[in-house]
Amino acid sequence: MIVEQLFADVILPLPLDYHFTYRVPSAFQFRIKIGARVIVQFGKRKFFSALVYKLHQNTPSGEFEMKDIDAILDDDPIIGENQLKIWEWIANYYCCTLGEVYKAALPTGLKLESQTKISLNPDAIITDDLTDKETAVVLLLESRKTASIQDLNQFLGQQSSFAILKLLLEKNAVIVEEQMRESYKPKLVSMVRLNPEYDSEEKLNAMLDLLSRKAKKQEQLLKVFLAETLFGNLKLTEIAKKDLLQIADASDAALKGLDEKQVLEVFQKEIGRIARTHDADLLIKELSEPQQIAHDEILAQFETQQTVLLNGVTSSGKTEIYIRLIEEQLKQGKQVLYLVPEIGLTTQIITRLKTAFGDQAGIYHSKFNDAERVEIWFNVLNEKSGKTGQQYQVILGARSAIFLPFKNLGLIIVDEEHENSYKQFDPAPRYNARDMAILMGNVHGAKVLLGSATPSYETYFNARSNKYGLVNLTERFQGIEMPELFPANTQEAYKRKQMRSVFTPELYNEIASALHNKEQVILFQNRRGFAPFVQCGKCGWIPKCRYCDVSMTYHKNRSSLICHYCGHTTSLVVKCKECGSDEIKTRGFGTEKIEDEIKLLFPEARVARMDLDTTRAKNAYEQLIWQFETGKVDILVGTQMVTKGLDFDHVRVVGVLNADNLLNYPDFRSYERSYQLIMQVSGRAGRKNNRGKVIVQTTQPNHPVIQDVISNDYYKLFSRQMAERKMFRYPPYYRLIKIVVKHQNKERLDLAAMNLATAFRNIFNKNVLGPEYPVVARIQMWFQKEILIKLPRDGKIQEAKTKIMEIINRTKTQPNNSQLIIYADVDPM
DNA sequence: AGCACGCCGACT
DNA sequence: GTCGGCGTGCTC
Repeated sequence: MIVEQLFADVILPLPLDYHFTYRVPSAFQFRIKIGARVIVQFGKRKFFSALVYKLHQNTPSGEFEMKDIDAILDDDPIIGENQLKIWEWIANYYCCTLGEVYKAALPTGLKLESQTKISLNPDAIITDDLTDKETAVVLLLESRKTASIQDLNQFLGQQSSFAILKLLLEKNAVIVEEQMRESYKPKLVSMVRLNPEYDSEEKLNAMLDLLSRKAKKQEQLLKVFLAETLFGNLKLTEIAKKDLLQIADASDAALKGLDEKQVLEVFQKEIGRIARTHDADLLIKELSEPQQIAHDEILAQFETQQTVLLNGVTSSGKTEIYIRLIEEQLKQGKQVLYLVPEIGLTTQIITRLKTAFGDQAGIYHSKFNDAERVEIWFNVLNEKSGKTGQQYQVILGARSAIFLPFKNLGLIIVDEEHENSYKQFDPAPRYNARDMAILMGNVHGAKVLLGSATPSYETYFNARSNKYGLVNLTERFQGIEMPELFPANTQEAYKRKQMRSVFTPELYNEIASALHNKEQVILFQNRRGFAPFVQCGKCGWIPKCRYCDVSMTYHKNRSSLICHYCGHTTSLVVKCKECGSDEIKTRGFGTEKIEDEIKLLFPEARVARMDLDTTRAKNAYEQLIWQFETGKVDILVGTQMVTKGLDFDHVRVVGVLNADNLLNYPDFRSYERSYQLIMQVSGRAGRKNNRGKVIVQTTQPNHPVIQDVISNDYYKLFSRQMAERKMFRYPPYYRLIKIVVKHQNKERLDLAAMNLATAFRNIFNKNVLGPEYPVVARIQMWFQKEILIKLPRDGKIQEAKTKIMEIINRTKTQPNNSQLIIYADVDPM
């Protein structure tokens, strides 16, 4: 059959705004598919794995020499139509290119690039059916271990070696770095099950009887096996060999004996990489009455609303409701996406989900290694033909999980929807996964459930104006009371000289009494390190970072000054660089100092600190939580981390060391955030039959936010803030677009930012703020300015964005601006 | 984003 | 005489 020349428009993993058209060689005409990856040459020497975006027969206009598609990587699309639609939407809405979305969406294992390292497959059985060229490549690799595609081109003296590479890959002779990740090895585990012959108790008893005379060890092992499986609580049919031998304290030989007698069978089973606990749908708990009511209400609202907000106080057991809803979706054969903030992806929730749904639940997280992420990608993609046979119907993931190639999504849960880690700051696409979840709901026809104890004002506004449904859950689980909150006036205490280091008498006494009663304490301070800065007591000089416009934070355990923006470290200054005085004093305090002071004031208490510095190591975070949970630690000092979704049973006192830090942050959302943060740490306090106490230290105990926190009046603060936001044209009444401009040269930055702002003002007049320096004006030698544009919600947003991007692109191409970085952050947080 | 090409200053 | 700095333009 003669077919006209076919062209493919592809998406390249680059921040380029245009698409590029390649010729489809006739051999590929029937194999190429939209949504599949192909290898293309781009420029003189670069190769990329691009994504087929469009197939057509229109010869592109313009003077350029078209190139051919080099190879097809996927015979079936790796993303579907729905995904492509979402990608387009994201690129449009967040003012970035499809290439940038492509880059963010795929796990790295699926982004083969020309830098790819090729090496010999160590397990290869090199057959002699290799061509001369192929043999040459094998010999080359034998001599130098790895080579790049360019190396192969050079070595073979040809333009592109993809054809050869592909053949060698098919013959399993070589491996490619990414390829290695792509073709993950399924994980196998030895399992033990009973030979079906022994299907009755009589036969089993006869065998046990026989063994008791001839092989005591084997008898013992078989008994343990039966107790752990068929006769156990969970009525399992099989058990991991490792577990069985450990529980029975038996040897491999005993098992081998039973295997040979054909009583037990040892077999290999493929399992997912994420360990599961038990096989038991039974572990889905009964809902309490308030939970059941909320659950039913959610379902009722889903009848008319696509999105519903579940506003449930901390410890009200929102997770139980989610699990019930997931279960119902699975019964209908639908997929569920369960989004949690970056930091909320703890063992607690993973275990919970694995227990309830076993192999049907998969975890997708940017910290997971690539094999796992690629595995999950294909698992979700090939709903019916999964290699392992087990299907992830529920995906628990952080924000990047929205890019998974779902086909049959029934429900998306966004837990802690107010969390700002749903928003990606850098690089583009600067998307908000919560908002994308709602978009996905539209595209897939799925329901979206947003959950929070302190909803973001945007969401709450939408719920109150009936754009979303709203379900309230005001009772804490098991009747635990909400904690009592008290402000403690630090200024007063200072005046009266009652402060004990950083503690007001109120907080000090509560800590002492909690320790006395063997109860736990959480102390929250939003600053890591020992002191946010040090200062000369004589002349007031403060050491600053060489590369950023911030003071250096003093870290006592490392006896150094560290910049929290670029990591630049210097040793602690002992002499003032201005006046030579040695009166260097620490100012303010961070988590490290609190930890120190606790050790001094309560030497008998066991303290642990949880912040970025103590949780960097793998599993350190989990370790700390575990230690606190199991009572090995009395006082936990930490930053934001201690406020997030952890449920501890024995915390009676929570101290917020300095609420002023939060309240005085220069941002229109600072009150909203302060309320959320304080409420969230507070939620950690309280246990059965013992009401928790929260002490909030502040210089402004009468501050309206503090008062609202104390009276637990979310709505009061919300409505006051709404009035302000309306008046000053902030979200949710207006949309924000933040234009960030960076340059290493201050003068050039000032000039460019000024010109940009003028151009914006010509269009948007008074709705343009800035340019202004952000809190930190220079980071890693790059000076920064920001321009804020407020856009009315009048449906002309797309138009406005187009104009904004035009101005940005024009500015970028102006002379002397090549070193200028400009980007738009839509809906900044 | 990279990378090649091109145009002006201090060097073997 | 050239090496290399950045500033500019291009990639199907």
